[in-house]
Amino acid sequence: MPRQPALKTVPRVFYKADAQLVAPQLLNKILRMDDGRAGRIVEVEAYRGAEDPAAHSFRGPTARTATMFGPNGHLYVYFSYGIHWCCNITCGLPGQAVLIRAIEPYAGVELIRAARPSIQRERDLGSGPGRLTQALGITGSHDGADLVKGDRGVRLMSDGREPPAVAVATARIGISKAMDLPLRWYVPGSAHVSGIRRLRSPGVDLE
DNA sequence: ATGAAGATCAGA
DNA sequence: CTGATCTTCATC
Repeated sequence: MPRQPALKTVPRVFYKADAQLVAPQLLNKILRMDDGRAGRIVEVEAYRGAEDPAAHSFRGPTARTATMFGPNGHLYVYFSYGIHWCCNITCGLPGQAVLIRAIEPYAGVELIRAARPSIQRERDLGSGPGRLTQALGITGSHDGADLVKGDRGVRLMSDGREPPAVAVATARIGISKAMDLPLRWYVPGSAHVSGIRRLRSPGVDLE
């Protein structure tokens, strides 16, 4: 008996739909590095390009956002607050992408811990966009990586677990524009979701 | 050329 | 709550 089910690479067609449809479908998928590190995606946010004032791509392509306007199924990685890398998956129309906000460590946990040596609690390893890139070793060198071909050592895979049956959309975190758009989704009950402090009001949460 | 803001995090 | 740290882009 395999300890973990076989992983299948998610095909290109998966990324074709609008970002706000792909985003909740990304929940429970697995982001896997060739070195064995992998995380289950438990929180995402959609950014909708020209439709979305909070998106980096809102005012059209720039040097930084070029990847967002390229083919679907690629990683868009940007440098945030002069400190952190954040990673998105391109999908839908040009300019659209889904920010990966949190992962639950799935494999290669030793390597993940080595990448975040000061972290004690398991749930802090990948519960935030800056944290998960650190955990998996994703940096600017991965900007433009093809998640289907795995050309730069990263793939999006599935172990067969479906996204949550009920997709509850909530407001996105950390933005100052278009705050009313419900474009954030997470796996209900997951302890590995980010921004717990900010979730205390509505909806179904931990407990 | 310049500066303000930024899809964040850890530590006090 | 605040400091860290630096790139990006709009404006001057």
